[in-house]
Amino acid sequence: MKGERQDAVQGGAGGRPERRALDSEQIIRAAIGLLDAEGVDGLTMRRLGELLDTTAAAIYWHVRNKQELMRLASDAIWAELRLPDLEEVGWREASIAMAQEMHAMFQRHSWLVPAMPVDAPYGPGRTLRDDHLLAICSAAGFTASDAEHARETIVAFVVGSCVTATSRRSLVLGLQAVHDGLQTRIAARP
Amino acid sequence: MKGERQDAVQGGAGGRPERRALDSEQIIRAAIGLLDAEGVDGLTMRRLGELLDTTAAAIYWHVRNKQELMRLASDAIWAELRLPDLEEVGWREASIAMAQEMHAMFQRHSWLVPAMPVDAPYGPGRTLRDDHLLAICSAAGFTASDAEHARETIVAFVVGSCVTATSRRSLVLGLQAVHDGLQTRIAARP
DNA sequence: ACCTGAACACCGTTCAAGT
DNA sequence: ACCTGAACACCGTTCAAGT
Repeated sequence: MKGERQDAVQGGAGGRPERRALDSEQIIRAAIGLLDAEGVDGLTMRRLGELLDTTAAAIYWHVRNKQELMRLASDAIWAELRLPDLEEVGWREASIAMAQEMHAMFQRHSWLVPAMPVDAPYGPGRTLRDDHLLAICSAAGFTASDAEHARETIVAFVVGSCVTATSRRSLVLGLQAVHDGLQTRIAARP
Repeated sequence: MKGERQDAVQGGAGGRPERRALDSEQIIRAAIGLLDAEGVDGLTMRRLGELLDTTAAAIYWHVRNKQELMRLASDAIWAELRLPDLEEVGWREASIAMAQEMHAMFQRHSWLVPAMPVDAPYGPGRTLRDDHLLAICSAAGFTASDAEHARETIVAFVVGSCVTATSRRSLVLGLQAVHDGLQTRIAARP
């Protein structure tokens, strides 16, 4: 565990905000703030240090490097995504809901898509969402491997819609087309 | 016109390659070489200058800035895309062929997707391809606005497939699903 | 018209040294 | 254990000055 520190906030009845020692969660939150406010170029180790009332070098004690920080920040955002309950809605509704929430997430955090790593593995936040969408596709009646393809198709379409900045109407119609297409594949099964 | 220069290659029977004066086409080609070889971080005005046997500052006479250079390089790649002939194949075949060529293009030039501008308008190379794909969708029997949506859906899916690095099989199945979905929309028309 | 050299205002990262 | 200061090796871009 890394959470405890020996000399906590001294006193407690102190005056101003009492800038606590750094911890990685705090760094990640500040990084996200910078990214949301100023885009991917707005995040700079130096500026981040300044924002946290320290030096850029101090950050390196808590985080390996900037790339790692981006990974952590991205995963923290993915963790925001709600997971629709399959007991309550059908697979198609659940899938489209997740897709639309993903789209909204990317809109809110425009730095997320460009930051998607091609090589490195995803973090736990994203992995959990991916797994949930896979479960939704499985519930649709796909074979295991087709469910995988279906999930990839849906995510690809949403991500691409963000990169290409399609209109909201195109998103909705596109999602319909994608799900119609997936459904005909299920229907074609023996 | 910017093409002519008063003092061309002197002589012609000279010894080594006779490093000609810079021109923007040459700069773009060199930039693409750097990008292909080393990714988006491999392109540096300084390295590019070195590669062209000049200084970084020299490039700024021919190109406004790095962003502009990226735009020009991207558009040059888009211009590579073949345009399927609608006289020879059906719309679905043509559309899928274009989509697959786009995908291959993005695979060959992995820096292309991250470089896609959200704000700035596309160059003529890309615009021409977009228009052709729109024509293909129109030939499918969509209304004008639905053809637009269809095109956006197809491009979004292909771009997203590259960002998320889906498997080739997922690409093929996804394209099928997308086109099936689009087709059911056409079929639902009065 | 076209290019060079040097400068400016930045970067990410490391590392000795401090507490 | 955690942070600071200073340094290193870079960036993109500008601009006087050269030819």
